Amino acid sequence: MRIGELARQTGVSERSLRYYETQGLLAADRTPGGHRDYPEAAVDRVIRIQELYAAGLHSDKIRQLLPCMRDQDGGPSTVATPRLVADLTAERDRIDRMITDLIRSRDTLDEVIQAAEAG
Amino acid sequence: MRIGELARQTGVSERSLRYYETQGLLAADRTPGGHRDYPEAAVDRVIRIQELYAAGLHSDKIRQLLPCMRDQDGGPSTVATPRLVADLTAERDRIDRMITDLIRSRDTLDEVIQAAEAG
DNA sequence: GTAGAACTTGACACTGATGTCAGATTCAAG
DNA sequence: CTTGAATCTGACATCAGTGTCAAGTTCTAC
Repeated sequence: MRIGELARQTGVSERSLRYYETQGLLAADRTPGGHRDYPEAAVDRVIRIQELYAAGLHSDKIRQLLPCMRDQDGGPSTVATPRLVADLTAERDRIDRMITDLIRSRDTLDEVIQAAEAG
Repeated sequence: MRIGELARQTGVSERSLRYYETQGLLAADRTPGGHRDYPEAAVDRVIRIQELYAAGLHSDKIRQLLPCMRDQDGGPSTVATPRLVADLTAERDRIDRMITDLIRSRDTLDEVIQAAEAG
């Protein structure tokens, strides 16, 4: 699959897909002429990457994390080093706090919305 | 309360507190010499503001939203206009998707962490 | 082979809250 | 007073992913 199709299927811009490649997050074969050629599995991977970015992880953490993730095809995966586990645990806790805050903000919005709809 | 104390109690930097003021989110009295003097209620307000920023709302949305929020002292509050309600509903849905994504990312991290601890 | 769509690399801009520094002023305590 | 801590304003930097544009190349279908 080529970059335009991947962008369409994932909703991620071509610009970002190329950026992911420079960050070592997403590999692609090349056609003889140099155009990127992605496997089907790239769709899932891009979505995962996008989710992790949205969760506030930076490129280097995602790069370390990706090979440790269960592959979409259940293939073998690397096991995280203790150092990485410590990092990921900190990220996990940060995400946890983030979720708590988001729920509180959502509740705040709901309150205002309901007050307006009732009024 | 002065800005240093407010920063300490909320964990928000003095820089940010001054920024909130320029954005019309946080008012303060002034001493004769020009130093900011915050009421006790500012603590809660700053924490709310911080949560809303973390939820991805921008200054202008927060500015519109704040007067519609139930005051910490249960005081009277403005009712949101239909236009604002529409905006806030969109934000609410965005936050909802954000929470969903965050939970998925947290699960991903948990999986990797557990795999490493088991191995 | 040719036209037009799709792709390539590279560079520059932006966003928007926050960090940081400088120089001047105010506050509080001795 | 004086002295040191706290605060003031203003300006500039940063972060990191993404948008966008330019000029050139490749692909695909006729």
